[in-house]
Amino acid sequence: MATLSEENYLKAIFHLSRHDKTVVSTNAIAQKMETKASSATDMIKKLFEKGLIDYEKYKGVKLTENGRLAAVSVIRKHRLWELFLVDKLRFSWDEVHEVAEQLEHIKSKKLTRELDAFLEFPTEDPHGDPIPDANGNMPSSQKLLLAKVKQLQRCICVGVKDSTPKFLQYLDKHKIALGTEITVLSRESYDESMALKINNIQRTISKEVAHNLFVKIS
Amino acid sequence: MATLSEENYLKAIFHLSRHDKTVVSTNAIAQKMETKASSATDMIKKLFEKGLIDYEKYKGVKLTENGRLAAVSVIRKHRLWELFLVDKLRFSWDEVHEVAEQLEHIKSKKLTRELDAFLEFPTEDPHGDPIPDANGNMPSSQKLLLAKVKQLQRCICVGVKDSTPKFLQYLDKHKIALGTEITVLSRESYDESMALKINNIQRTISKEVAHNLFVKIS
DNA sequence: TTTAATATTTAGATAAGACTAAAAATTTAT
DNA sequence: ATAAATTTTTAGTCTTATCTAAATATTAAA
Repeated sequence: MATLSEENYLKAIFHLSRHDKTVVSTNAIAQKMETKASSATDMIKKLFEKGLIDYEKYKGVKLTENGRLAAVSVIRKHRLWELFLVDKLRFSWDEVHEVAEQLEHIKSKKLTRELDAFLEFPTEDPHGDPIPDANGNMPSSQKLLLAKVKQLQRCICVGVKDSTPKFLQYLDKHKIALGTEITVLSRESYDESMALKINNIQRTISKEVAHNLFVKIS
Repeated sequence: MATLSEENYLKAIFHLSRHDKTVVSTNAIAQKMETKASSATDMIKKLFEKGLIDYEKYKGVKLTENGRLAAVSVIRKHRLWELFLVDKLRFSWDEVHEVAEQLEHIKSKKLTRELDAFLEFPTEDPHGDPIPDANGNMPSSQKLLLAKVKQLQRCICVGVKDSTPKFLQYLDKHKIALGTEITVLSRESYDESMALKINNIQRTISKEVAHNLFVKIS
């Protein structure tokens, strides 16, 4: 069984390797974990000893199949709990992360299985991210940047890339929230701005905004 | 904020002092925590430094008001989660303890508050133990040993004192489970055995059984 | 009330996970 | 291709929570 700290490192490596496709550096891990490179090296050795990562000195790190399964299991729990908090306990999308960071480490196969059933076997969390199944299979994400949405397509806001207060306040002011329905009317090739219909009101947004808002096609 | 280990010690002290009425010895704490007396002493010093217990060398330990609040808060969460697991996630009463031991340490005021609301502000957990309120007030327990129940009184099985497999198997064989309704027909003063009506069938149980089964008057 | 038994504390060690500072390897730039 | 910059690793320290063994205090017994 992996410790809490080991699970957090595995999760970090999984995300950094973009679902286990690339090799990850010690520094990148340290940065993501908000710790020092020497601490990362220590943990890398430990995960290697446990057969959870492939590792050669100075050459970076890659999850083994066991490591990937452990990471995905934590991510599965994280996303199930986020959905539980939003759907059942009246949390809003921006309040769930911190609590889910704790809940994701609870060890009980039955709990995860029953929570999944209670939520009626969901495939996406409140941010539009896919929820891996019990076998560790990750459905491909249905979320994309608003900037990529085609003309006349309808979509639903599911998250932000930039989560700074400034951007969140901008969204608030312009009545864009999680779940808001957006229709792309047109795009301006000169400055990459976009004309949208939001709540039946027409509005123009800049390239910056379009590149920091995640949506799901509806 | 108390660490996980500190919370477990506070909980142990609370239970050992029978809701904070008596002084607790180092050895008793060590035994409850399944650790050595020297480890208990170490933790006692730490809790004392943090103002969570009163302590004089060789004289035993007592929770301060802050310590009591911290302990009760953990117990509140434990019991809310146990109820959640049984009522919402199809756990049975004997499966919940281990998971609740983990969930009780999740730190989020909002989570506890919303869980309480989701469960419609319950006052008892699945074992018939009272759930403290958000201010740390503990409703008095409504559960008692079957041996104490008066003649012709109806009650409901809410837990066991002896949780060894042997006893649980005995209960199973005689169709006594959590929630089973029991009516006390009579008691034999000679051997303290009791005549009961269980599921409309008359049955006699020994003193040993009567002293290991918790019920709630209904 | 002095001794024996028990309970408690102290001292020193260990493992996990973090840190700093310094050494070694790798990569980049001249 | 060598020097400089960067990255990674090593060595040694710290804290938390545990342990064993030894010392000290308290309680019980003769």
